[in-house]
Amino acid sequence: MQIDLASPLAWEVTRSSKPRQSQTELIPSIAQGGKRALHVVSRKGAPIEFSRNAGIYWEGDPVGQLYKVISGAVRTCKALADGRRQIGAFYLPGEIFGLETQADHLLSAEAVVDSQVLVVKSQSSHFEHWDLQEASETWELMRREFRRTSDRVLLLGKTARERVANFLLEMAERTGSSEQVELPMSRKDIADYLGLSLETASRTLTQLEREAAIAIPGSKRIVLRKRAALRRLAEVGPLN
Amino acid sequence: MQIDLASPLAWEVTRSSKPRQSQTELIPSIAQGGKRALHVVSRKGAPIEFSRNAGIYWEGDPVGQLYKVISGAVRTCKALADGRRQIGAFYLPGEIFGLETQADHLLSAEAVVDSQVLVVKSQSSHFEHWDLQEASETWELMRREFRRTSDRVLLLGKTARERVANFLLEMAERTGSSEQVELPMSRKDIADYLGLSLETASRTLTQLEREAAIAIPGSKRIVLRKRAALRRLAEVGPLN
DNA sequence: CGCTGGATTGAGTCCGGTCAAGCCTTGTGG
DNA sequence: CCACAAGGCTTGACCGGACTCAATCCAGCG
Repeated sequence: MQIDLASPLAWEVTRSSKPRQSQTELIPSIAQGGKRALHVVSRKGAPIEFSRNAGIYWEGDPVGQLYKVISGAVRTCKALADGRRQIGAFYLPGEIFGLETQADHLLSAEAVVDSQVLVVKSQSSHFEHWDLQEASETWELMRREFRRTSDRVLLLGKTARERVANFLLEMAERTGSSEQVELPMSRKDIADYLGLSLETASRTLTQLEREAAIAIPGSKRIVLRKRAALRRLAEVGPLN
Repeated sequence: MQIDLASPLAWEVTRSSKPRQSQTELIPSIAQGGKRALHVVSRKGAPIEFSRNAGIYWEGDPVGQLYKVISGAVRTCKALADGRRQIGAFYLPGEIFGLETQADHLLSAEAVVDSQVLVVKSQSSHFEHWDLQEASETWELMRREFRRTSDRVLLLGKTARERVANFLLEMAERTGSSEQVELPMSRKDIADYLGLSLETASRTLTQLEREAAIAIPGSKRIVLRKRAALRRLAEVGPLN
């Protein structure tokens, strides 16, 4: 299978000229809504640069390629009618995103910070076209996505403290950092991911800091002081 | 690929002798915890009968077969350490369950009401063993599961009213019933599925009835009076 | 040094959870 | 066939955690 260069998938490399919206204003997905040009430069092997908050693809676009984060971070999200935003997932360097279960993207993908993204391969919705290698990889990817989504369902049943603890541990694990976690995303991103309000997310973090479970040297830098305590908090887990 | 009859998967056909627990007592997954005998009768083609609340497989069991609901209804669920229960999904006649992404079941499966279940096929975790037909079907199945789980994440970001409206519409759609929905599951099941308390689930239904959006001729029978209103409620949905 | 956007903090409100009481349905046994 | 008991459902009162509104605070940058 080869990459379909005639694919209708397109994006705009929104360089600089940040939309500069306030914290409470419209979110990127809405603000940049229709404006996407046709700068398709998806040659395999050449990472593409996206500046902070730039869209990579948009919900409703036909599903095209799979992407790998080289540097930075990517979020997938969906704008809701009432102005709120739901974040599907964060993707860190080395992780692959863009896999979906139907013809059109259900979620948009946006750069959380300035990021480099690589087009990995195109995805065909038709199974018969796959070779074993490809199928196996895609299957693995699907499993991982499914797993994470399932965990998320559990997470959303918990309290704010538990969600935040969970989030911190997950990020720590995924970045491989033993002690200190570097969070690329804003409080609002975190809140939308965890299904909390911005204020609650922030409050909860400071609360955890007061309890000495974590330290916050800089607003995007978290030190996990009492990993065990956090883990206990996070794991409302299974009975036995 | 053939069915592995030596598989360690087992279940108990809990006929009659209902555990009869009160609404607030322990839930089946916990109550019937360890007691599962080895009555493996998984001959393909012969539906197996499970009485209300009987377990079909248990979380922690090695993943074995895929099952198809012939009659009745099945729920997958997970007991949490704090005594609460998380319901993963409901499966109605014609639907297939049992697919998971790892070696051991993350969720238990239980009959919601007296049900007939058919063993469809065994699942191998190793991709290479699949033939095209099998792979294609399993892929479709996985897509569907993933899709539903994703929708669920969205749902859990909404209010009680929205969740309930969503649930009713989903059930109506899945049963194909145009007007009247027959809900096989109890209020507690619904509540655990939607991440609400039993009381809130019940209250919300009566509230919707007062507003004439639905009617409740019997506690398990719901008539959708104002589908459009429900849909508007449910679909906090995407912007545009 | 002031500006801007993000983060924190506070006060007040409300939705949904908890506790508790009663109702209704179902099934069982006299 | 009726009476009673048990479980499930509904409803009420109250409470608390999370949301909202709003005022600072802080860091980065021109």
